[in-house]
Amino acid sequence: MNHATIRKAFEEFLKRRELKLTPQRSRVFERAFETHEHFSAEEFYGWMRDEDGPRVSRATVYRTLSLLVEGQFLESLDTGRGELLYEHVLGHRHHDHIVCDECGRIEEFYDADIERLQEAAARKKGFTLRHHSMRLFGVCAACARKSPTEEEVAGASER
Amino acid sequence: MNHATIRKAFEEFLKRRELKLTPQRSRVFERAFETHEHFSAEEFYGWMRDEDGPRVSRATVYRTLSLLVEGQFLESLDTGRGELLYEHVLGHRHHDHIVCDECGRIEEFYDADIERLQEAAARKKGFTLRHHSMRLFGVCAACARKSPTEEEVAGASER
DNA sequence: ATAAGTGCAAAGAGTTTGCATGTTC
DNA sequence: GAACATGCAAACTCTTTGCACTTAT
Repeated sequence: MNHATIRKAFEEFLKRRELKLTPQRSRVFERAFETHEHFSAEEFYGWMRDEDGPRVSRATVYRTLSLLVEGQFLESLDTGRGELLYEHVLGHRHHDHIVCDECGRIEEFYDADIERLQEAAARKKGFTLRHHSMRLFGVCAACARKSPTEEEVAGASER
Repeated sequence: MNHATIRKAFEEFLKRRELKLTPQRSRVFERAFETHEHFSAEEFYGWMRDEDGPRVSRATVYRTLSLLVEGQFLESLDTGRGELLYEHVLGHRHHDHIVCDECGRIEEFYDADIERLQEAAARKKGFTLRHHSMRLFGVCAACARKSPTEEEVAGASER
């Protein structure tokens, strides 16, 4: 999906909701789509502060990022480190994440079988599945090399 | 697993970590195990405030709940509603959650095949899997009946 | 005795919001 | 020119922390 198409989708989204195309929204949109990694709102605000372009306040960063999530241009991801991360979605197919408990490194993966089973599990519970969040946590190869994965603090309570 | 056994496990956990068995910890522990639903720290603090027993401050609630998670007596669950939920673990086998987007209702499920595939996916990425968080989101049967699942706000951006 | 635990209130992080002002449509 | 956006700072929510005091071992 090329830039012009994405851009148009964004403008149509705004129009549909009777929202205005402001320099701030435009800049946030563009910057978000330039970025192919995960980023936090604060991090993003840092970019707005430090790079050239129309001034964008912290409030507007938060507001616009949420807006882009609503419009399904971005997805947000909670890695449990206290802040939401964002990543853009257009042109990326759905995937899940695996997070390193030690260094926070994030890898993406996709497993069609899991997706299918999730759908089935939801149905079994009477739910209409809309979306899901699956995060695996563990130790990445690099960290495993560093610290010999200290044995869990002596078995606590055997379930 | 009966109460005495669980209780002993808790006391041994404290001993192992050279922590003291205080009236506060005891009360928090007991109350947490009486509760078979999910609860938030604030909610739990409310119980401590309103029910009889040794006074337990908010700070101690947070500290003790974390402690119980470390000891694997509780698990914490982030449903993305801004607060952590807790549930006790002893006597419950691992499960995942499906959350209703409309009413917040939480159902539990377990799928051995998914578990196996998660393990495999992690390995493929070079990770040693430690734990995971899988939450499905959708609309529960009851809510589906109420609101005829309003069509998604007109396709935004077809991925 | 002594190392730990507790309560309190203040601090933190991340995020949201009220309001006066500025801008798109 | 009306409705919507923005910036700012204050407010908020959930959670953590420093410190003086208390308590289990």
